[in-house]
Amino acid sequence: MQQSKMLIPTKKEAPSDAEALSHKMMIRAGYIYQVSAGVWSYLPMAYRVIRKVENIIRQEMEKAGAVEMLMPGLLPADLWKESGRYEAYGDNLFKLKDRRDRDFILGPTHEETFTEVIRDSIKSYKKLPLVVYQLQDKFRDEDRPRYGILRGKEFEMLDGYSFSADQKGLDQAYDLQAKAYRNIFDRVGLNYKVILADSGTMGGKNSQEFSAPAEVGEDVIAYTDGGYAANLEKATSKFTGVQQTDEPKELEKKPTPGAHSVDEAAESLGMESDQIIKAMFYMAKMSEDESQPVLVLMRGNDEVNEAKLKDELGCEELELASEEDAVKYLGAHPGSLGPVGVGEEVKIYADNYVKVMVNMACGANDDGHHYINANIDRDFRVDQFGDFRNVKEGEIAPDGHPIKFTPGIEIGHIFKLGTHYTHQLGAQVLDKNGRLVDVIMGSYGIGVTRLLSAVAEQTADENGLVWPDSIAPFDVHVIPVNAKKDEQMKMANEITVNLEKAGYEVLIDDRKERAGVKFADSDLIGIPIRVTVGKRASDGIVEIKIRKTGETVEVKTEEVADTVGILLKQLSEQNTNEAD
RNA sequence: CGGAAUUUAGCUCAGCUUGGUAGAGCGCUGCGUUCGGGACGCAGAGGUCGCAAGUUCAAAUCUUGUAAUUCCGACCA
Repeated sequence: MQQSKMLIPTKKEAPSDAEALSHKMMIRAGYIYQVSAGVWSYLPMAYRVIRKVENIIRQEMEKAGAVEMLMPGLLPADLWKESGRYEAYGDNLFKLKDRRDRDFILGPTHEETFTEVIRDSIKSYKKLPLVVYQLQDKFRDEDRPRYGILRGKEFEMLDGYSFSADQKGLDQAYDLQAKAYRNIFDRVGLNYKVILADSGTMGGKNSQEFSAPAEVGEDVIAYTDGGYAANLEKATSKFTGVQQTDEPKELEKKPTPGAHSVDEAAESLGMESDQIIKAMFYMAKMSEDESQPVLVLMRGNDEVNEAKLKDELGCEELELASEEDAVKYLGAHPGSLGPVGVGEEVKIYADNYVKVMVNMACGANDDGHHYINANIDRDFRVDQFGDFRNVKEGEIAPDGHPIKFTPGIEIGHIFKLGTHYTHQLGAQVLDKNGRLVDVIMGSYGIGVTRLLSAVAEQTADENGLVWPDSIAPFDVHVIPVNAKKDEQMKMANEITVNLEKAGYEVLIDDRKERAGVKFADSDLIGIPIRVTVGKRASDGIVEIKIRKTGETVEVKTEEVADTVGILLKQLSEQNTNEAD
């Protein structure tokens, strides 16, 4: 491919508002072009990378026994109203109307759409299990698109769905998908972790998340050298609390004027923050019109983990109560809230670490006052103890190793959905015994365009992008240093033809640019191998440079194809090793 | 949904405080020199200053509204 015929609008400067390395470099390298906030055009180079990724996905899906199909992005709202997600999905759902005023949506995910097909097409367990998938653009009206194509309003996704008549079928499909996902991420050259995850609004209990450690990651991964890895929302550590044995002292109310945070209260009372109880007041939405006030007690220096709390409560939504609600139920503003004297209408949940404490300090439900020497049962009741806190770095994970934190980009997620959607939409089959059973569903997704961001984020350097050979837009970049010299152009063309004959994809920079411009652009666009045809062309010698390492070798022209083959193989093996 | 900032040439930005009719660098076109790490000289093209209304003899500049974009927070595949 001749570079003069490509559209690769490279830039010297990145937009001032670009933050992430991948964002800056993909723009500077002429890969992506912004159309609107969170909406991007994929220029020829980016699209080649996307197609490479898609091919890897298709191969691995086929190995896993999944079959590709394509659903529309434009969906009638009816099904979503039926499943309840037309409302539940919230503002991220793009809603629109057709000319007859019928409600439509732009699909943000396709559980309903696939379930409907299965419901109407499959009536017997004999046709199951079935695993289908698609590569398609999804639409989510993200309030805050970020970091180039990392979080967009329209993005390409691999979404797959398994349908089984029994749990065993689901387990098998899930395991096959998990294996396929590992293969895909290995092959695209990504450093990633498989982590325990919270399933969010998707429903279903069992899920694994695939996350790529990167500075701009929006999630926190808690992991260990022993192999444990979990989303912060799910991470647990060994309980190391020790029952305090001090004699209970008399409950005493102290003024703590102006103290709103735990630290301020600690200072005001002259005690350590870990002897203070932090009381967070939440409203848990249990159903459409029923909200349960919940007071959560934590050790002062711990943070509430809302996902864990939400699981325990089994509520639909959980949010911090408003100041008005705090005053209404507890009689004070946040900062002075506590469990003493709280009525039965407010549920009191407490973290396990609170259970072992005696003589605690806590808000007195009287603005500007705290109690000291509060004790469980004697001074206040706790309805439920549990693990409701975020783990911290250095704590011991379930595998016995100390926990470390890293930000991560979520690149894939697989769920054992169960019968949530099939039950709602009536997708049932006859089982062996002739009984109607709900089909059991699994849901699997990879953000394809986000994958590009994640890889770029992990591999780019200060000179530009550095694509792993498996998904690079081209294998080799051939650069005649001076396109006006016939000798160099002729040799470069010959090398290009030979490499293409040998099965490589080659981009030849046939532009009449100066050497510096060509080299800078070459570094920016990040093709793994560069062949420079320059001064020593007349001796039949060219230079081969590896983009990733900067290493160069000089070889005779007739050895170029062989050398490129060896180098690409080495790079590919390095990637495989690093991905492990 | 709260809070903040930005919007002037294809890109990165100056000009605005103190109103007088548009600037730089890069990029682009032509000519010449140069030719292995974003060269240099000369000559050019290119902007109803986000949009709308207002104040004024006069608005990029002041006022009001509005939109887009970005950041912080909230929310969340």
